[in-house]
Order: sequence, then structure tokens, then C-alpha cells
Amino acid sequence: MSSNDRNRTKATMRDVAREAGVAQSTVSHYINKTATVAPGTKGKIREAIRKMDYRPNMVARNLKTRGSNILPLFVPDITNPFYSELAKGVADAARKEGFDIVLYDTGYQRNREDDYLELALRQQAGGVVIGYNLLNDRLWERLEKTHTPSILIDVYPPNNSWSSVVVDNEEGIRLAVDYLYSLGHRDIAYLSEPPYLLPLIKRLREFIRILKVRGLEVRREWILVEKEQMNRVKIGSSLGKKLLASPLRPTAVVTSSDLVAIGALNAFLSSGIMVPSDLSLVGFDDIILASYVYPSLTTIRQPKFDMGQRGVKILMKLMSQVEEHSPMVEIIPPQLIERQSCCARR
Amino acid sequence: MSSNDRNRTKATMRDVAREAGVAQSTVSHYINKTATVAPGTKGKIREAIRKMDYRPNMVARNLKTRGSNILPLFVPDITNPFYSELAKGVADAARKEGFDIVLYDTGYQRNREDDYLELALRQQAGGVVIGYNLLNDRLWERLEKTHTPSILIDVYPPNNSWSSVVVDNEEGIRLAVDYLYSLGHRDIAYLSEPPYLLPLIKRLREFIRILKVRGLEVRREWILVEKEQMNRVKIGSSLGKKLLASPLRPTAVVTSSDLVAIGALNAFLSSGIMVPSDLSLVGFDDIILASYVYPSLTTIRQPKFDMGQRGVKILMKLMSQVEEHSPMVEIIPPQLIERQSCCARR
DNA sequence: GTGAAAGCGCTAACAT
DNA sequence: ATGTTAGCGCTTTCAC
Repeated sequence: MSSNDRNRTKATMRDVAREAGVAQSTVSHYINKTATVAPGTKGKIREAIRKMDYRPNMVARNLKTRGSNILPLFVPDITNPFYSELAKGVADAARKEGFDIVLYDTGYQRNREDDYLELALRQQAGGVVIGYNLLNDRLWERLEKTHTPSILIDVYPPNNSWSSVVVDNEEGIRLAVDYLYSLGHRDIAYLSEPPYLLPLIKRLREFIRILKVRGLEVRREWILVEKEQMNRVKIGSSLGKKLLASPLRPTAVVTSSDLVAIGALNAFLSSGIMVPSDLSLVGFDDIILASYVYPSLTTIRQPKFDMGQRGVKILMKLMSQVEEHSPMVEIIPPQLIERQSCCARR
Repeated sequence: MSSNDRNRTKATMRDVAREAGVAQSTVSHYINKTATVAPGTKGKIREAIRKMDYRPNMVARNLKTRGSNILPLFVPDITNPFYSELAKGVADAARKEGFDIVLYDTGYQRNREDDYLELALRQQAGGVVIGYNLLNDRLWERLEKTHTPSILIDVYPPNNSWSSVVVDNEEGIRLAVDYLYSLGHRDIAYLSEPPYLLPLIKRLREFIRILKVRGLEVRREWILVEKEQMNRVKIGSSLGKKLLASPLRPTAVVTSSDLVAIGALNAFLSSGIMVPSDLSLVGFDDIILASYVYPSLTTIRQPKFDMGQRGVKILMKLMSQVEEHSPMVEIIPPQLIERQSCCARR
């Protein structure tokens, strides 16, 4: 033991076998429960492992089994609470399946997406979790070409050969509008960050559609869509100010995300507009911040943690199938979370 | 190529060598630039790699080199903005050094800390980044016993054999108090989450000390310290209410963290106390939320992203040294970020 | 129930 | 400048 300490080399399975006086393969069988080992032998091996502070080498195991217990997770920005909550769900579920998650934070940069996918593949990842719509379309091809099972979360699949988990975005918007309608609101505005991704596009479209269905007027000056990519909170505050500047003022506002709602909230409060008494406000996502701001935000919850978990569960199925799998798409129902940013129309 | 496609086996270096008509080791040399390769040979190899869509197998490389290009990062809760920003800095710097980061989110649970360290060691991690003060003290021993170079971030080292990066917490509190003092405030309260970790203890102590130094009165009823571990925002809001209930009211409040400040802000606003006109408020950390709430929060910035980067830089040094290293402790200066939650005493 | 032996894909001496 | 060779630590037949 002291000699083992001194030369500072990690004990290998061979060392354990020698110490226990058995064959290496027997130790392997014992560890992996891949054959029955006699009780006495078990004891000797257990003791040897303890004595030598042995620890299996996953790298060697992975090489031998031509796999990897590493699961790459692609997110555009881990500091965005939406993605950190998603990451938590993914990590949690992955862990239960024996996978460690490697974080690839691309910062919404195409070249990074490219590089990181390359790294993930080199790590011999048997599958990948993609938490947003990659900007680089060519990567879909690369994933297909390399036969890498993938699960898309919060992404509408580029074609029908992909598996994904998405919230029912249209339903979410309906929940928001109908809630405001039930509070007596008839003049409802919509503030949106740049709708360059399908979820955002669907929310916007559905907002317009449902307004018509409910017999409400659709005013162009109440549907404010930012063109420029910038910080979502800034977008919200800029759009909020713009809305206040219009001659007619709505009594309620729906936003494309909580961050936009928070920005708008700032704009309203700093202009002396009280929320909810002067203006009701609904967010989308239910990030943690939504319950932290004052007044706390009524919003449409996307169950991010669950979505992460479900995604991993699906991915595990895809990875275990030897045959080419049929893709699975899971649509998750959103949920209205009532807090303090809405009240009945006066 | 089509046969390669069909049997769906990844090309290995051997395949590339065969295709290019050279020895495997030459391909290895070419890839790792570990020997000069003739231009013509280079071309053949490059072409073979392209043709076969070859990609180095990091698992095999890691086994051979008895290392790992994986760097474990321990955080207690990735959804806490402090840690997600830190993680971003760590990931960013690690990437530049060729490391992928594996996220170990322990959820402040001792047994998970234990399990995850075990996993990290099995992955053959050559070093670890620890982003908070582990609850399980025995893990320090385990890290030492296994000779695993480690960098502690936002942690005061358990003894002088550890390397760490911490912000100067005392200086931070001084910055806050002196700023308020300069605005004319003399009645200053302090709200703290449970100070079970050194950074929190130091902030609390320094607050009391500096108040005395500045000749200000230290009132017990203005120094509110939560005992119970719960959500930081809840703590802030509960402490905020308690503060308002006391007969004497301060004109300014310093908090142990931004999350506590945000909770307090909620409590104040919902009690009709205006910030900053009735009460000035200073946070600690400068998490993104600080600039998102209304009014935006004046706070003491800990440069989390930088701290992550610096930590990795130090760790790389530790890992490259063959000799036992002398630990490096880096004290980072905090910074006062002026926003809207403070104003001059009336 | 246990052991011997053959590699997984790669790096790194060492030769040529 | 390139090739030969010997493992890295493990899993997995296949014997016995």
C-alpha cells in the first residue's frame, strides 16, 4: 500500500487481481456483475479494491466497449435561466442512466456549434441533446451522416426524421389570451423578440389568429416585433416604451417571453404606469425570475426541467435501438401560472 | 466510401493509413504535429481523412496518454445565476486549453458530492474545478489522497495546501458601506442569508467592524441574519418585512447577496416603501438579474466570469507541474456598480 | 466459478 | 521522413 502510495500510480484492475489472487477477468466479472462470483472470492476482491483504493477507469472501459458515458448538451447560453433549468433536467435524467453531461455553450455562434459538434463526436458520444435550434443548418446533416441519435428540445424538427420535445406554443398563447379575456380585457397587445425561430413564429401567429377568433380587433400598433437581435430585456423595455407612445393604449399585454415581459415591466414602471392596475402583463416560459420581480409575473409555464428529463428518456431509447428508429415527437402542454401582474379590467 | 457507409463503423486511424498508403504512426504524427511529414504525404493523408470522414477517437487517445481532456466542474445549483456565469467563464477558458467541461450539479447534497467526485475520478480527470464550498469535508482528503489538482473558486481554502480564487469580500462590504456613507446615510441595516460559509461570515463581520470604524451605531435589530436554509429571495423578503416591523427604520440597507436584495426589494415595494426614495438598497454579486429588476440594483460586483477563467488558468499550471506545486491564492478586487436603488439621504 | 487471451484505437519510443 | 512495435486498462469470448 505504501509502495502504491509512493509511486503514485493509480491501481488498475490487474493490481487488484494480483492482490486478491484471482484473474483479472474475475475482477471484471465481479465489478460488472457479468458472471456469478463465489462468495469467498467476492470477499477477497472487495478487500483488495478497498486496500488499493481501486477505481474503474472509464476511459479504458469506453474504449473497449466502443462507447462513451458522456452525453453532450448543446445550449446557446447557460446564463439564460431557461437553459440552465433545462440543463438541470437533462443532467438529472442523464445521471440516472449513468451518463455525465458535457456542457457545450455555443453563445449563438455558428462556428462554435460546428467546433463543438466535432468535439462531441470525437468524445465518441453515442447521442446528443440539442437544447435550441442550431443556427448552422449543415449540422443536421452531419448528425445524420454520423448516425448520431439526437433529441431536440424546444425545437421543431427540421424534417420528420428527428425526435423532439416541444411545448404546445399555440396552446400557450391561447391560455394567455383567454385568461386576459376572462378578466374582461379586450384591448390586448403583443410584444415579441425577433421571431426567427419556429416557437416564436407560432406564438406570434397564434396570437393574431386567436384574437380574430375571439372577435377582438387586431391593431398593428399593438403588435410590436423587434427586428434586431439584442438582449431580451432591452428588447422588452424598448418595445414597452414604444407601446406607451402609441395614441391608443391597450389594457393588457402578452409577451413572447418572460425576459421581454420583465423589460416591458421596467419600461412601464419607470413611466409611472402601474402593473397590473393600469396594465396587465403576461409572460412566457416561467423562468425563476418571473416569481422574483415585483409585481411577480403571471406567465405561461414551459416545464423546462421535465422537458429535459423527457428528452433524455427518449434519447436513451433511440440509443439503445440497433435498428433505425422511428422518430418520436412529444408535445408538452403549457400551463398558466397566475401571479400578480394581471387584474380584471376596470 | 459506400462500404464504409454501409457497415456504419467509424473510420480509424488505421483505415486512414491504409487508404493513404502510409503507416499508422505517420498519420498520428501528421495529426499531432509530433514529427515533420513530407508535403506529399501530408496531402495523401489529408485526402484520406476527408474521404473517410475520419475523426480522432479521444477515448483511445486518453487511454494511451493516461489522461483525459475532461474537466469536472462542481457547482451547487446551475440555475443560480452566480454559478451559471461562473460556469461560463470556466467553460470558456477550459475550451481554449482543449478541455471539455463536465457539469456536476450537486444540489447542495453531501451524498451527491461524494458520488460525483467518484465519477469525476473514474473519468480520469486530471484536475477539478470546485465552485463552492463542498459540504462534505471528507472530500478534501479524497482529493489530496488521489493527488488531484484542484482549484477552488469563491471558497476560502480549508488549509494552506489549496489554490483558490476569491473576491475580497471585506473590501466589497467596505465599498458598499462607504458608498452609502458618502450619500449621507448613517442608519444602515444588514440583511444576511445563513452565514455558514466563510465569504458570508466575512461580509457580516466586516459590516459590523466598518460601521464601528466609521463611527456609526451598530443596532442589533438592524442586523438581521436568517438561520434557516431556504430560497434566498424568500429569505430577503422575510428579512425585509421583519426590518420594516422594527420601531426604528434605517435609511439604507446592505444585503449579503443580490438574491436577498431582490427579496427585500419585493417586501419593501409591496409594503409601499419606495426604493430608493424611502430606503436605499445595495446588493452583492451583481448577477444579471440585478440590472433587470426595477429599480435596478446598485451592487458589489464579483467578476464571476473572470474568476472562472482565472481559476482554470491556475489549474492548468497545477496540472502541468510534475512536482508538487505550491498553492496559489488569488484575491480579486470587487467593484461597486452604481444603478438606481440608492440615492442621497433626504 | 474462474482463467487465458485477444483486442478496442491510439501514442511514443525506437529503428531505419 | 516514415515504419515497427509495444502497450494504455479494460471487456468479452471461450475454455476448463
